[in-house]
Amino acid sequence: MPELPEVETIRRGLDPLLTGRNIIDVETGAVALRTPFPERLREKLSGRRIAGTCRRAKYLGFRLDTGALLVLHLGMSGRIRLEPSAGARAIHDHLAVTLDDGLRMILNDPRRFGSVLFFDSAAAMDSHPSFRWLGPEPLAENFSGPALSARLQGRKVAIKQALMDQKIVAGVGNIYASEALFRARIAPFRAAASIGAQEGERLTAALRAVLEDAIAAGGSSLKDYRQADGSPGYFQEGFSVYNRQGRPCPGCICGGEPGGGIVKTVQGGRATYYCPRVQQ
DNA sequence: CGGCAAACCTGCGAGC
DNA sequence: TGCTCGCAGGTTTGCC
Repeated sequence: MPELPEVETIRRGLDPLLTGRNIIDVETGAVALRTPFPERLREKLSGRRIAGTCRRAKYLGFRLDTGALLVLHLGMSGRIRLEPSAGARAIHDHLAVTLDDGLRMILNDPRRFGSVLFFDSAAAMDSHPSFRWLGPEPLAENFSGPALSARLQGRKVAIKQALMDQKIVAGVGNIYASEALFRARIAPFRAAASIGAQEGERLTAALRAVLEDAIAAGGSSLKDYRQADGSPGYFQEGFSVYNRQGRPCPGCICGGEPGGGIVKTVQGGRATYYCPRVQQ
């Protein structure tokens, strides 16, 4: 799934096309996603105007003129596409929102790990269990070294898993956790609480930088991800470590040594990539 | 509470 | 060509 940069890229692509449009119809698929569809979603959305788009962690939000919100999560394999409203239904299409200019926004998700949520207000969303405990947005002003360190305090879990914990910091997934740790030169299996103030600053800056670079590249397209207009993202060409096991580390010459290069390991059941020489 | 594994699903690439 | 196996960008739950 899309991590923060992919969701943000999609949001930026959709925003100018959706903001100000009126919703004239909504269809939901027959099978449920990870969560059931909100009840009477068609009635709740039809006739409403989209006032704007927003993002929180990996959630994509559409603000309505009433103050209510339609919120989508793309799970691992979710995609959004826009097409003329006469377009044919495709397998794994789960939600279709038809707009007053003849465009239709479709959520397609083969693995169905995504979800469709509806909230009557921003406050209702913020208090929902999926949002209530979310950590700070890594691109927000108030995300700082000390703020991160405070959240890592006392945590024995590996720093890589801590970065993927949405309660510690929001929106970071498996790819960008590895990439940020590489940029910060911090070994992924270090205990979260062992990250000192100086390293916390470095990690904060690295996280911000890698997310911003990825957004600038339009996200990373490995398998499923596409931008709102269907085009792929290019940041996978900017990966330093992810999916690059055995290849030379861009930060040192260890790739030239026997057994050198980027190492792949597993933490908490998820693949982790790092350079044992650069990351301490 | 912490840590870990498994569950939810389909698709795809690797290997045979 | 066709099969099986393992793995995939996430989140939640349940067990120890």
